[in-house]
Amino acid sequence: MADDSCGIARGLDLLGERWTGLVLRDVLRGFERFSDLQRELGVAPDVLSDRLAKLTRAGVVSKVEYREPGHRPRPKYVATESGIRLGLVLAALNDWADEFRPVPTGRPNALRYVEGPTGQAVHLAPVDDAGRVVDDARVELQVLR
Amino acid sequence: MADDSCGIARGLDLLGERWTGLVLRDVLRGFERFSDLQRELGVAPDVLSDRLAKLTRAGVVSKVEYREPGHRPRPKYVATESGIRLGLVLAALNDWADEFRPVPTGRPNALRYVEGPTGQAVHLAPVDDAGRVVDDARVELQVLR
DNA sequence: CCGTCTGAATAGGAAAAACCTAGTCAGGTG
DNA sequence: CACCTGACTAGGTTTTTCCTATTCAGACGG
Repeated sequence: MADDSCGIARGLDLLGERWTGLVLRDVLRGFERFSDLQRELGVAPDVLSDRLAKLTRAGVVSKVEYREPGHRPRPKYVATESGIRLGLVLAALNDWADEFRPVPTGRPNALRYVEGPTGQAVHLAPVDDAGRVVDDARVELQVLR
Repeated sequence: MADDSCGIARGLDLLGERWTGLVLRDVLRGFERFSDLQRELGVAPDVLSDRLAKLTRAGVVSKVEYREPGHRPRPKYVATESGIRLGLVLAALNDWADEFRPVPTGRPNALRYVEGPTGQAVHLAPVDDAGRVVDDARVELQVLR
Protein backbone atom coordinates (compact mmCIF):
# COMPACT_ATOMS: atom_id res chain seq x y z
CA MET A 1 0.00 0.00 0.00
CA ALA A 2 1.32 3.43 -0.90
CA ASP A 3 0.57 5.48 2.18
CA ASP A 4 -1.26 4.12 5.16
CA SER A 5 -1.99 7.42 6.78
CA CYS A 6 -4.60 8.45 4.21
CA GLY A 7 -7.90 6.63 4.11
CA ILE A 8 -8.31 7.45 0.45
CA ALA A 9 -5.06 5.67 -0.26
CA ARG A 10 -6.18 2.70 1.83
CA GLY A 11 -9.45 2.57 -0.07
CA LEU A 12 -7.81 2.95 -3.44
CA ASP A 13 -5.41 0.19 -2.57
CA LEU A 14 -8.45 -1.97 -3.31
CA LEU A 15 -10.60 0.00 -5.74
CA GLY A 16 -7.71 1.67 -7.55
CA GLU A 17 -6.64 -1.49 -9.23
CA ARG A 18 -7.92 -3.06 -12.37
CA TRP A 19 -10.93 -5.36 -11.83
CA THR A 20 -11.10 -5.22 -8.05
CA GLY A 21 -14.03 -2.82 -7.92
CA LEU A 22 -15.89 -4.64 -10.65
CA VAL A 23 -15.40 -7.95 -8.90
CA LEU A 24 -16.87 -6.49 -5.73
CA ARG A 25 -19.76 -4.99 -7.68
CA ASP A 26 -20.64 -8.34 -9.17
CA VAL A 27 -20.28 -10.21 -5.91
CA LEU A 28 -22.74 -7.69 -4.46
CA ARG A 29 -25.02 -8.27 -7.43
CA GLY A 30 -25.13 -11.93 -6.54
CA PHE A 31 -22.46 -13.46 -8.74
CA GLU A 32 -20.77 -15.50 -6.09
CA ARG A 33 -19.00 -18.30 -7.87
CA PHE A 34 -15.67 -18.17 -9.61
CA SER A 35 -16.99 -19.25 -12.98
CA ASP A 36 -19.93 -16.83 -12.87
CA LEU A 37 -17.65 -13.93 -12.09
CA GLN A 38 -15.25 -14.94 -14.80
CA ARG A 39 -17.98 -15.23 -17.40
CA GLU A 40 -19.69 -12.01 -16.32
CA LEU A 41 -16.52 -9.92 -16.28
CA GLY A 42 -14.43 -11.57 -18.97
CA VAL A 43 -11.39 -11.41 -16.75
CA ALA A 44 -8.47 -13.82 -16.91
CA PRO A 45 -8.74 -16.56 -14.29
CA ASP A 46 -5.40 -15.89 -12.67
CA VAL A 47 -6.30 -12.23 -12.23
CA LEU A 48 -9.71 -13.08 -10.81
CA SER A 49 -8.09 -15.49 -8.41
CA ASP A 50 -5.69 -12.81 -7.28
CA ARG A 51 -8.44 -10.21 -6.79
CA LEU A 52 -10.68 -12.52 -4.83
CA ALA A 53 -7.75 -13.36 -2.58
CA LYS A 54 -7.04 -9.67 -2.07
CA LEU A 55 -10.66 -8.82 -1.31
CA THR A 56 -10.80 -11.77 1.07
CA ARG A 57 -7.65 -10.73 2.89
CA ALA A 58 -9.06 -7.23 3.23
CA GLY A 59 -12.21 -8.64 4.80
CA VAL A 60 -14.45 -7.22 2.11
CA VAL A 61 -15.68 -10.58 0.92
CA SER A 62 -15.42 -13.94 2.58
CA LYS A 63 -14.84 -17.30 1.01
CA VAL A 64 -17.48 -19.79 2.08
CA GLU A 65 -17.31 -23.48 1.31
CA TYR A 66 -20.70 -24.86 0.52
CA ARG A 67 -22.29 -27.59 -1.50
CA GLU A 68 -25.33 -27.87 -3.63
CA PRO A 69 -26.97 -31.29 -3.81
CA GLY A 70 -25.47 -33.26 -6.66
CA HIS A 71 -22.36 -31.14 -6.70
CA ARG A 72 -19.08 -31.43 -4.89
CA PRO A 73 -18.21 -28.81 -2.29
CA ARG A 74 -16.90 -25.59 -3.74
CA PRO A 75 -16.31 -22.09 -2.58
CA LYS A 76 -18.48 -19.07 -3.04
CA TYR A 77 -17.63 -15.50 -2.27
CA VAL A 78 -20.02 -13.36 -0.28
CA ALA A 79 -19.74 -9.74 0.74
CA THR A 80 -19.15 -9.02 4.40
CA GLU A 81 -20.61 -6.05 6.26
CA SER A 82 -17.49 -4.17 5.20
CA GLY A 83 -18.07 -5.12 1.57
CA ILE A 84 -21.71 -4.09 1.69
CA ARG A 85 -20.74 -0.69 3.03
CA LEU A 86 -18.02 -0.32 0.42
CA GLY A 87 -20.69 -1.11 -2.14
CA LEU A 88 -22.49 2.00 -0.97
CA VAL A 89 -19.43 3.98 -2.05
CA LEU A 90 -19.62 2.23 -5.42
CA ALA A 91 -23.26 3.26 -5.62
CA ALA A 92 -22.22 6.87 -4.95
CA LEU A 93 -19.66 6.54 -7.71
CA ASN A 94 -22.44 5.27 -9.93
CA ASP A 95 -24.57 8.30 -9.14
CA TRP A 96 -21.62 10.57 -9.90
CA ALA A 97 -21.05 8.88 -13.25
CA ASP A 98 -24.72 9.13 -14.18
CA GLU A 99 -24.58 12.85 -13.53
CA PHE A 100 -21.16 13.79 -14.86
CA ARG A 101 -20.25 11.06 -17.30
CA PRO A 102 -23.57 10.14 -18.81
CA VAL A 103 -23.76 7.91 -21.81
CA PRO A 104 -26.53 8.36 -24.39
CA THR A 105 -27.63 4.75 -24.40
CA GLY A 106 -27.42 4.68 -20.62
CA ARG A 107 -29.55 2.17 -18.91
CA PRO A 108 -30.21 1.91 -15.22
CA ASN A 109 -28.15 -0.18 -13.43
CA ALA A 110 -26.21 -1.88 -10.76
CA LEU A 111 -26.63 -1.88 -7.00
CA ARG A 112 -29.77 -0.99 -5.12
CA TYR A 113 -29.58 -0.22 -1.43
CA VAL A 114 -32.59 -0.04 0.83
CA GLU A 115 -33.42 0.68 4.42
CA GLY A 116 -33.96 -2.75 5.89
CA PRO A 117 -37.21 -2.29 7.80
CA THR A 118 -39.09 -0.18 5.26
CA GLY A 119 -37.56 -1.26 1.98
CA GLN A 120 -37.13 2.39 0.99
CA ALA A 121 -34.37 3.09 -1.52
CA VAL A 122 -31.27 4.71 -0.06
CA HIS A 123 -28.44 6.74 -1.58
CA LEU A 124 -25.41 8.52 -0.26
CA ALA A 125 -26.02 12.26 -0.05
CA PRO A 126 -24.22 15.15 1.59
CA VAL A 127 -25.24 15.64 5.21
CA ASP A 128 -23.91 18.09 7.79
CA ASP A 129 -22.78 17.10 11.26
CA ALA A 130 -26.19 17.92 12.69
CA GLY A 131 -27.73 15.35 10.33
CA ARG A 132 -29.31 17.78 7.92
CA VAL A 133 -29.20 17.03 4.22
CA VAL A 134 -27.28 19.66 2.30
CA ASP A 135 -28.03 20.65 -1.25
CA ASP A 136 -25.36 19.47 -3.69
CA ALA A 137 -24.91 22.95 -5.04
CA ARG A 138 -23.81 24.28 -1.66
CA VAL A 139 -21.16 21.70 -1.01
CA GLU A 140 -17.63 22.91 -1.55
CA LEU A 141 -14.17 21.78 -0.79
CA GLN A 142 -12.47 23.52 2.08
CA VAL A 143 -9.14 24.75 0.88
CA LEU A 144 -6.49 24.04 3.45
CA ARG A 145 -3.53 26.02 2.37
CA MET B 1 -13.85 1.52 -21.11
CA ALA B 2 -15.11 -1.91 -20.23
CA ASP B 3 -18.88 -1.47 -20.17
CA ASP B 4 -20.59 1.84 -20.68
CA SER B 5 -23.96 0.81 -19.43
CA CYS B 6 -22.89 0.63 -15.79
CA GLY B 7 -22.07 3.84 -13.96
CA ILE B 8 -19.78 1.97 -11.61
CA ALA B 9 -17.74 0.82 -14.58
CA ARG B 10 -17.67 4.37 -15.94
CA GLY B 11 -16.49 5.65 -12.60
CA LEU B 12 -13.91 2.92 -12.17
CA ASP B 13 -12.62 3.64 -15.63
CA LEU B 14 -11.05 6.61 -13.85
CA LEU B 15 -10.63 5.59 -10.23
CA GLY B 16 -9.93 1.93 -10.92
CA GLU B 17 -6.56 2.61 -12.38
CA ARG B 18 -3.28 3.06 -10.60
CA TRP B 19 -2.62 6.66 -9.49
CA THR B 20 -5.66 8.33 -11.01
CA GLY B 21 -7.58 8.64 -7.76
CA LEU B 22 -4.54 9.80 -5.85
CA VAL B 23 -3.81 12.43 -8.47
CA LEU B 24 -7.33 13.76 -8.12
CA ARG B 25 -7.07 13.72 -4.35
CA ASP B 26 -3.94 15.81 -4.43
CA VAL B 27 -5.27 18.23 -7.01
CA LEU B 28 -8.24 18.73 -4.67
CA ARG B 29 -5.84 19.24 -1.79
CA GLY B 30 -4.26 22.09 -3.68
CA PHE B 31 -1.31 20.50 -5.43
CA GLU B 32 -1.90 21.93 -8.84
CA ARG B 33 1.42 21.89 -10.62
CA PHE B 34 3.06 18.99 -12.34
CA SER B 35 6.19 19.05 -10.24
CA ASP B 36 4.27 19.35 -6.97
CA LEU B 37 2.13 16.37 -7.83
CA GLN B 38 5.12 14.38 -8.90
CA ARG B 39 7.01 15.13 -5.70
CA GLU B 40 3.99 14.55 -3.49
CA LEU B 41 3.03 11.24 -5.07
CA GLY B 42 6.35 9.85 -6.17
CA VAL B 43 4.86 8.81 -9.48
CA ALA B 44 6.81 8.49 -12.71
CA PRO B 45 6.46 11.62 -14.86
CA ASP B 46 5.17 9.79 -17.90
CA VAL B 47 2.44 8.15 -15.85
CA LEU B 48 1.49 11.45 -14.21
CA SER B 49 1.32 13.05 -17.61
CA ASP B 50 -0.95 10.29 -18.85
CA ARG B 51 -3.25 10.48 -15.81
CA LEU B 52 -3.60 14.24 -15.96
CA ALA B 53 -4.49 13.97 -19.62
CA LYS B 54 -7.08 11.33 -18.83
CA LEU B 55 -8.62 13.33 -16.00
CA THR B 56 -8.66 16.38 -18.25
CA ARG B 57 -10.35 14.54 -21.09
CA ALA B 58 -12.95 13.27 -18.64
CA GLY B 59 -13.66 16.83 -17.51
CA VAL B 60 -12.70 16.13 -13.93
CA VAL B 61 -9.83 18.57 -13.88
CA SER B 62 -9.00 21.32 -16.29
CA LYS B 63 -5.64 22.47 -17.48
CA VAL B 64 -5.23 26.20 -17.00
CA GLU B 65 -2.34 28.18 -18.40
CA TYR B 66 -1.27 30.88 -16.01
CA ARG B 67 1.82 32.77 -15.03
CA GLU B 68 3.28 33.95 -11.83
CA PRO B 69 5.34 37.13 -11.94
CA GLY B 70 8.95 36.25 -12.62
CA HIS B 71 8.00 32.89 -14.07
CA ARG B 72 7.19 31.84 -17.55
CA PRO B 73 3.65 30.70 -18.32
CA ARG B 74 2.95 27.17 -17.27
CA PRO B 75 -0.08 24.99 -16.76
CA LYS B 76 -1.82 24.16 -13.54
CA TYR B 77 -4.53 21.62 -13.03
CA VAL B 78 -7.67 22.56 -11.16
CA ALA B 79 -10.66 20.46 -10.28
CA THR B 80 -13.90 21.20 -12.09
CA GLU B 81 -17.35 20.96 -10.54
CA SER B 82 -17.32 17.34 -11.67
CA GLY B 83 -13.99 16.75 -9.95
CA ILE B 84 -15.15 18.38 -6.74
CA ARG B 85 -18.16 16.12 -6.65
CA LEU B 86 -16.06 13.08 -7.42
CA GLY B 87 -13.88 14.14 -4.50
CA LEU B 88 -16.92 13.71 -2.29
CA VAL B 89 -16.95 10.06 -3.32
CA LEU B 90 -13.28 9.86 -2.39
CA ALA B 91 -14.17 11.35 0.98
CA ALA B 92 -16.80 8.63 1.42
CA LEU B 93 -14.16 6.07 0.55
CA ASN B 94 -11.97 7.67 3.18
CA ASP B 95 -14.70 7.32 5.78
CA TRP B 96 -15.16 3.70 4.81
CA ALA B 97 -11.46 3.00 5.18
CA ASP B 98 -11.32 4.71 8.56
CA GLU B 99 -14.09 2.46 9.76
CA PHE B 100 -13.26 -0.84 8.10
CA ARG B 101 -9.56 -0.67 7.35
CA PRO B 102 -8.18 1.35 10.23
CA VAL B 103 -4.50 1.62 10.77
CA PRO B 104 -3.08 1.94 14.29
CA THR B 105 -0.97 4.99 13.56
CA GLY B 106 -3.85 6.54 11.65
CA ARG B 107 -3.84 10.24 11.41
CA PRO B 108 -6.64 12.43 10.18
CA ASN B 109 -6.55 13.40 6.90
CA ALA B 110 -7.33 14.34 3.44
CA LEU B 111 -10.31 16.19 2.00
CA ARG B 112 -12.66 18.38 3.97
CA TYR B 113 -15.98 19.36 2.49
CA VAL B 114 -18.18 22.10 3.87
CA GLU B 115 -21.51 23.69 3.19
CA GLY B 116 -20.61 26.90 1.44
CA PRO B 117 -22.74 29.45 3.32
CA THR B 118 -22.27 28.13 6.84
CA GLY B 119 -18.86 26.47 6.68
CA GLN B 120 -20.32 23.38 8.36
CA ALA B 121 -18.48 20.12 7.67
CA VAL B 122 -20.28 17.78 5.28
CA HIS B 123 -20.03 14.04 4.64
CA LEU B 124 -21.82 11.58 2.45
CA ALA B 125 -24.35 9.61 4.45
CA PRO B 126 -27.22 7.28 3.54
CA VAL B 127 -30.46 9.15 2.89
CA ASP B 128 -33.82 7.83 1.76
CA ASP B 129 -35.80 9.27 -1.11
CA ALA B 130 -37.77 11.50 1.22
CA GLY B 131 -34.54 13.11 2.39
CA ARG B 132 -34.33 11.44 5.76
CA VAL B 133 -30.96 10.28 7.03
CA VAL B 134 -30.89 6.52 7.55
CA ASP B 135 -28.84 4.81 10.20
CA ASP B 136 -25.93 2.87 8.72
CA ALA B 137 -26.95 -0.29 10.49
CA ARG B 138 -30.27 -0.35 8.66
CA VAL B 139 -28.89 -0.04 5.19
CA GLU B 140 -28.81 -3.24 3.23
CA LEU B 141 -28.34 -4.32 -0.29
CA GLN B 142 -31.43 -5.27 -2.19
CA VAL B 143 -30.90 -8.66 -3.70
CA LEU B 144 -32.17 -8.76 -7.23
CA ARG B 145 -32.18 -12.38 -8.17
C1' DC C 1 23.25 37.80 -26.81
C1' DC C 2 24.62 33.62 -24.33
C1' DG C 3 25.04 30.39 -20.81
C1' DT C 4 22.26 28.89 -16.89
C1' DC C 5 18.19 27.64 -14.36
C1' DT C 6 13.47 25.93 -13.64
C1' DG C 7 9.75 23.11 -14.67
C1' DA C 8 6.84 20.37 -17.92
C1' DA C 9 7.03 17.13 -20.11
C1' DT C 10 8.87 12.99 -23.74
C1' DA C 11 11.96 8.84 -24.78
C1' DG C 12 14.18 4.35 -24.13
C1' DG C 13 14.89 0.29 -21.96
C1' DA C 14 14.05 -2.81 -17.68
C1' DA C 15 10.61 -4.71 -14.58
C1' DA C 16 6.03 -5.87 -13.31
C1' DA C 17 1.28 -6.83 -14.29
C1' DA C 18 -2.32 -8.48 -17.26
C1' DC C 19 -3.81 -11.57 -20.98
C1' DC C 20 -4.55 -15.86 -23.29
C1' DT C 21 -4.52 -20.67 -23.58
C1' DA C 22 -3.82 -24.93 -21.85
C1' DG C 23 -3.37 -28.04 -18.17
C1' DT C 24 -4.13 -29.85 -13.35
C1' DC C 25 -6.82 -31.53 -9.75
C1' DA C 26 -10.78 -32.82 -6.85
C1' DG C 27 -14.91 -34.88 -6.58
C1' DG C 28 -19.18 -35.99 -8.57
C1' DT C 29 -22.05 -38.99 -12.34
C1' DG C 30 -23.06 -42.77 -15.71
C1' DC D 1 -13.47 -46.50 -14.20
C1' DA D 2 -14.03 -43.26 -17.94
C1' DC D 3 -15.92 -38.77 -18.13
C1' DC D 4 -17.65 -34.26 -16.69
C1' DT D 5 -17.71 -29.81 -14.14
C1' DG D 6 -15.59 -26.11 -11.97
C1' DA D 7 -11.77 -23.80 -9.48
C1' DC D 8 -7.93 -22.80 -10.01
C1' DT D 9 -2.44 -22.86 -11.54
C1' DA D 10 1.27 -22.56 -15.23
C1' DG D 11 3.84 -20.82 -19.40
C1' DG D 12 4.61 -17.59 -22.73
C1' DT D 13 3.20 -13.11 -24.96
C1' DT D 14 1.53 -8.38 -24.73
C1' DT D 15 0.67 -4.20 -22.21
C1' DT D 16 1.68 -1.05 -18.36
C1' DT D 17 4.68 0.84 -15.11
C1' DC D 18 8.89 2.24 -13.51
C1' DC D 19 13.31 4.53 -13.68
C1' DT D 20 16.51 7.54 -15.64
C1' DA D 21 18.02 10.60 -18.86
C1' DT D 22 16.98 14.02 -22.26
C1' DT D 23 14.47 17.70 -24.57
C1' DC D 24 12.42 22.05 -24.84
C1' DA D 25 10.67 26.70 -23.66
C1' DG D 26 11.12 30.71 -21.42
C1' DA D 27 12.96 33.61 -17.72
C1' DC D 28 17.32 35.81 -15.74
C1' DG D 29 22.14 37.32 -14.97
C1' DG D 30 26.29 38.99 -16.93
